[in-house]
Amino acid sequence: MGEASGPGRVELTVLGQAPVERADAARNRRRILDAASRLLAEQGPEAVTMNAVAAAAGMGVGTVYRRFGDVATLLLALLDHREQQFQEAFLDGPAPLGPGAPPADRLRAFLYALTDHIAAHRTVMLAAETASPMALYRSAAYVAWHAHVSMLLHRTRPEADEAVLAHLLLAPFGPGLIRHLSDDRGTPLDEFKAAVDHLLGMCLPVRADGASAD
Amino acid sequence: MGEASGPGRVELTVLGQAPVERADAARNRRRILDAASRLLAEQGPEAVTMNAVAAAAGMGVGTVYRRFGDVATLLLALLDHREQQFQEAFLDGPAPLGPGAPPADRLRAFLYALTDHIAAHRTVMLAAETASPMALYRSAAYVAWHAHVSMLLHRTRPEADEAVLAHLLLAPFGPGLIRHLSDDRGTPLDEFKAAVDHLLGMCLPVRADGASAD
DNA sequence: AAGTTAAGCGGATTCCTATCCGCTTAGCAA
DNA sequence: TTGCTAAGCGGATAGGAATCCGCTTAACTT
Repeated sequence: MGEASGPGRVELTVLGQAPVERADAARNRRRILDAASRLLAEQGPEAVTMNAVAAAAGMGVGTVYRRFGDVATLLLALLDHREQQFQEAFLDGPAPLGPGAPPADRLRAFLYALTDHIAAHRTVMLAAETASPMALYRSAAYVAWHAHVSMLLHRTRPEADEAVLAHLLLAPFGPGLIRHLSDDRGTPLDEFKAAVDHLLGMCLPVRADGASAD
Repeated sequence: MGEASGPGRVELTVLGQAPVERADAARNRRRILDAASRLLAEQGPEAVTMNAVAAAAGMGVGTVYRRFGDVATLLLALLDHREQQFQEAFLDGPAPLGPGAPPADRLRAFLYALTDHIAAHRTVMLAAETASPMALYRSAAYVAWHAHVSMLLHRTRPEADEAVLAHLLLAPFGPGLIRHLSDDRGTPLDEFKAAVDHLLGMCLPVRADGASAD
């Protein structure tokens, strides 16, 4: 919907996002994110309700809902910056997390890093999951994780149904399980990482040839 | 549920549940379950709200909340009968699901059966998960599954941290992922089962000795 | 049978989510 | 500049979650 008729149309559709966003809409998006961020910092995740955000941002609830369909989406949007850093790390960063190491090593490194990443943003992700369990799967973050794991699995185990298998491997990283282990059972995160390590140790090393890395 | 004061006090605390339940409380629990079950059958899972159940059962909302802390707990309670049948099948039923087969075979059989079990009650479990993501982990059902998988893992892989590992193996069976695969991506359930099979195939057969079964 | 008390009861209440729809305005065209 | 129109805006509204607290009652005691 961009590209009008004039010859010098410079504006470019940034990332395949929405079909362009009106100026007031963009301004309000910022205001919403700022207000939400402030609420989160000052009063914790429970205080981030659509009503509270709208009030803090000085606008109607309808506007907040127009930008972010639900609380979970809004909360996950707050993590966007960190998420992009994480993505860069496993897409372009140094090995073994980034390209250059054998796929099996990269997979292990990725799941380790993912554990830390989720642990770091645990509170917000927990709140998001509680507000709307399915939001994570629809987030750009999860899609990227899944694509990455699928790719690595495909190189490690070409015979597998890597798409579904990647979902299975990522399932334990949903905030639900981590919350259960940490809060309800007091399991330290190191044990979780050790178990992930153990699981990979069982699954992966069958063919540890360091074929074409990248 | 009568059994008054006479010498022949037959009543027995069924399963270590609550420290006994007053007669009116028990009666209301039944009424709530019946009303909820009716709503579920006639109007689907979305219609099962605490308000609607209370109205259908002819009582106040507070009473419903007293018996079942939230919608998810109530929904899961509706599955209790089926859940007990499932438990009997893997605790006492015929091998390989029940005792008698090598642990690795039993684990595979269990995860297969669990897939079917969850698929069969998918709608309700999905609704429960949506209402309260953590409810499943606290349910008697999940605790039993976890105990069973832990036990089998311990026999297959004594060196592992079987408790955490069991959580990892069970994570894909949360309704969240299954909903995502089925509804959002149209993946048939057979593919899911095949991937589970594949995952086990990678993890387990290292030592397939049929040692002491049971 | 009557007394005692902890448990149960239930609806009023508060806060939230989510949607709807008439009003406003940015951004384009003439 | 002056319309025009699709997009955006926002508050009113509907309905559910969850809690609270004064009243009621089952069930044990004597």
